[in-house]
Amino acid sequence: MQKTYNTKQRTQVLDCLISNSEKHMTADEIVRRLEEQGVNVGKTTVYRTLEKLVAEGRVRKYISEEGKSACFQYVDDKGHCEQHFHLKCVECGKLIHLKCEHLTQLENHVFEHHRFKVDNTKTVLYGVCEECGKKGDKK
Amino acid sequence: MQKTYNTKQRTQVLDCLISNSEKHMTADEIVRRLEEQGVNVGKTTVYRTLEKLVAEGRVRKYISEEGKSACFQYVDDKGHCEQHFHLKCVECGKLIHLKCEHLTQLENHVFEHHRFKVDNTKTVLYGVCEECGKKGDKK
DNA sequence: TTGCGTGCAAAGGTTTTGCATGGCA
DNA sequence: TGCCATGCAAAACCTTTGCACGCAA
Repeated sequence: MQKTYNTKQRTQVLDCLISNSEKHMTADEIVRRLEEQGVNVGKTTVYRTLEKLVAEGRVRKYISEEGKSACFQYVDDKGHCEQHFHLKCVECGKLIHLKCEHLTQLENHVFEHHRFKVDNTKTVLYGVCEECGKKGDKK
Repeated sequence: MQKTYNTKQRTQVLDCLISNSEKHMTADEIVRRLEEQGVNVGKTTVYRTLEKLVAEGRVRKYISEEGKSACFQYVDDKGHCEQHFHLKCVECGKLIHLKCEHLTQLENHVFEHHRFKVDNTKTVLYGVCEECGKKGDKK
């Protein structure tokens, strides 16, 4: 592993991800959020910092369903998010961590019977959450 | 629905998708594949044709796990691919259509107990297929 | 003939790279 | 002091849009 310096920018980016760990954030959202707090971090730096954090395993990288940009999310407890699936609402963008027996069973089943090892650090189930489902019904 | 002309290009793009319906193809791959066959179709046209085919429901659009580009796949039997999940191997890119009781159960379970309606036209389970798993073990 | 389709060029958005400078250890 | 980090500018990609011309029906 490469040496890493603790710079002001790195700390800012990491803090931002930590305080938004329930969400998926794009690089641009991080830059804007920091700007709101009066901190200016170059976009290049954000990208490079994220790259390193992902390599270190402290942050996870996802693809937004629109495919327009990558999303990042802090992983507080290493291994914690590996035991469950993520559901993401395509309407409101809400991210749900779902730890559930059924999902673990599913993984095992797919591996046992279909010989496919699902990687749920890469997998996101897209769909519609309860609230947005209700809204949708009213339309 | 808008009127649609049957042009040479549209036919070429559709044929290409049909003969590769077991795979996810990017717009660029389609252009290159057609070139190999001595057919030149402008990239703009490919994008516009794909857009229409997706709107017609004959082709489905996915996001590649790298997030770099969109992937397209022909849906032969309308509704056929709505009843199952897709597994995609992150190593070799192989796409597996998995129709399985367990997955339907999963959907129902998530909906019943977690009030989340999974949209499996958007969801792809990423992981490692049997062959690539074996290769990986040898490393 | 009508109006959708085509493809070049250019624009738009995200991410990466080059390079000179800045700053941690 | 040695190296990594930073950030501007520019490049690299993927995708969309504008526009003049082509072609299906």
